[in-house]
Amino acid sequence: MLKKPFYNKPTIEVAKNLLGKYLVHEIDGTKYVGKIVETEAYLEDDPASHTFNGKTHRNKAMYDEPGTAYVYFTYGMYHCFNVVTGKKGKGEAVLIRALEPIEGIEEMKINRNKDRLKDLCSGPAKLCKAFKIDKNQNHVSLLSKNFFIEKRGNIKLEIIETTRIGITKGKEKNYRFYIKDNKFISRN
DNA sequence: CTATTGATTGAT
DNA sequence: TCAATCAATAGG
Repeated sequence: MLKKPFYNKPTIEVAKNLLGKYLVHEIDGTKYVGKIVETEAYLEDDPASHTFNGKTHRNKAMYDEPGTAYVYFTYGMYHCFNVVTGKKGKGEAVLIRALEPIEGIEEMKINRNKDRLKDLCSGPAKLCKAFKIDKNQNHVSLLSKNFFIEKRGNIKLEIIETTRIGITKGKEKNYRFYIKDNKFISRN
């Protein structure tokens, strides 16, 4: 399991380091595992970040200890999952945008009501539904026994850096990262 | 209190 | 390209 020091680093660095790691979530008797293939960084002085205008009821988890989950509800129907980075009080996080399904695939298909592997976790709201991540996981530590991120093996990755998706402000920054040629990313 | 918006998705 | 759908936020 990745420990606190992994998350207590500059947000962009953590966003890149998270690629190729494995998210594990055990809930309702099922173990879900997915390889992180796409992330985005959200900084404190970044117009696209929820914390750009300071602390609010919604974004306060982003100011928690590094390695905490920040989950928010958006567009009236979707959840997105972030990993809090930097020192406590910093207000930065990494959005997990896509996963490659590894374990719990049959349950993911049920949760998503989809059959094709690449439709299960290829988007921030999709992976939340597949992994049963919702507001119950907001403020929950990723150092928990049933909810954590781990390293498996030591594979060198080719990382693509590009602009973030879906934002209206801060579009010029290359804060989106994904594994080159991976077919489980949300889009090119 | 009210109006607008949004780190999305899935269907057309 | 566009509707679905509503909580959080910004503005008064």
